[in-house]
Amino acid sequence: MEDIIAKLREHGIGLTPQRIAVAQVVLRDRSHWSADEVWQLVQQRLPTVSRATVYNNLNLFVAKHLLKEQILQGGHVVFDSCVEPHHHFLDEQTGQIHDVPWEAVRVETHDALGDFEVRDYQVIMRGRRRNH
Amino acid sequence: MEDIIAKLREHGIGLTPQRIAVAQVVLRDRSHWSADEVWQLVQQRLPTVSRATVYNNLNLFVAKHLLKEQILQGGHVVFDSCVEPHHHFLDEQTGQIHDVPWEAVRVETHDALGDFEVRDYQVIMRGRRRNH
DNA sequence: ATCTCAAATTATACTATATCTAAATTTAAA
DNA sequence: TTTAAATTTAGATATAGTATAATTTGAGAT
Ligand SMILES: [Mn+2]
Ligand SMILES: [Mn+2]
Ligand SMILES: [Zn+2]
Ligand SMILES: [Zn+2]
Repeated sequence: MEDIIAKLREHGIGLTPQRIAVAQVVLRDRSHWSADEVWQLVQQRLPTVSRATVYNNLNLFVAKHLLKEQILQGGHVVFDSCVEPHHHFLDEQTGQIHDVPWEAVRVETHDALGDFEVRDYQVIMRGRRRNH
Repeated sequence: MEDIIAKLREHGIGLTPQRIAVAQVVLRDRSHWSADEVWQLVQQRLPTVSRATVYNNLNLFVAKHLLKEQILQGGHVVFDSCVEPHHHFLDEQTGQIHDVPWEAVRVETHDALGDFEVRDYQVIMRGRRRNH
């Protein structure tokens, strides 16, 4: 709670009850929520919050690099609380998104990329999670 | 022209002028068109074709494995005429999508993927294309 | 503590993408 | 040629997100 408010201040972001509630949903743990999921979760604490405010704040957090937008499946945007480079595994059965640590995968480009100056990349894997 | 019709027949797909026109746009060359881009291109030959028909046929071609849906940037779906495994490079300046041959990139999983049974993956790269 | 105004929130309208419906048309097989 | 199934179509509906403009509020200055 206090550290989330501190993080907002550090990034020069003004405080409002709505904004704090959005931050508490989306910055607390590792997560990949959609905008409307965030809205529903925020409504549990602030029943009158508007959808536009949730979008405004999610977009603000992306601009301030506290969140990263990811489009991983079905054209649905999710907001990734981990802004460091990492890969993703999509469970095709459950629809769940799992983070895959950067170090868990090595990508080597076998020449042929001549003209492509890569500034950023990620591996997107699909499959099933065994057990569980 | 003839080989596109042959390909539709091979896959047990009935023929209509609208369907053939969509196929000619989307199955002729390597491409990553959006649905509305396809609609505009088809309208040049068949000015009265409806948007629903374009969507119906693109979705049919995906179901029949003649196309693959890709969501690569901005939440915009595109229809990939290459259904074989390959990677993608997104030019952040121009917005263009480039195919990267499967052999041009090697991906090694450095253990740690224990529970994840990967059935499919791709590398999505972003950056600038040098020259051009 | 009060004043002030830039910033934020809100309801609403609007855009874009995609699917659904049900009637009319067309394809292709009998 | 007849017929049934498949396809197309306009329009309605659904969903995700942005734009607008009036209202409210946070927080620094007095
Ligand atoms: Mn966005
Ligand atoms: Mn689709
Ligand atoms: Zn992630
Ligand atoms: Zn491709």
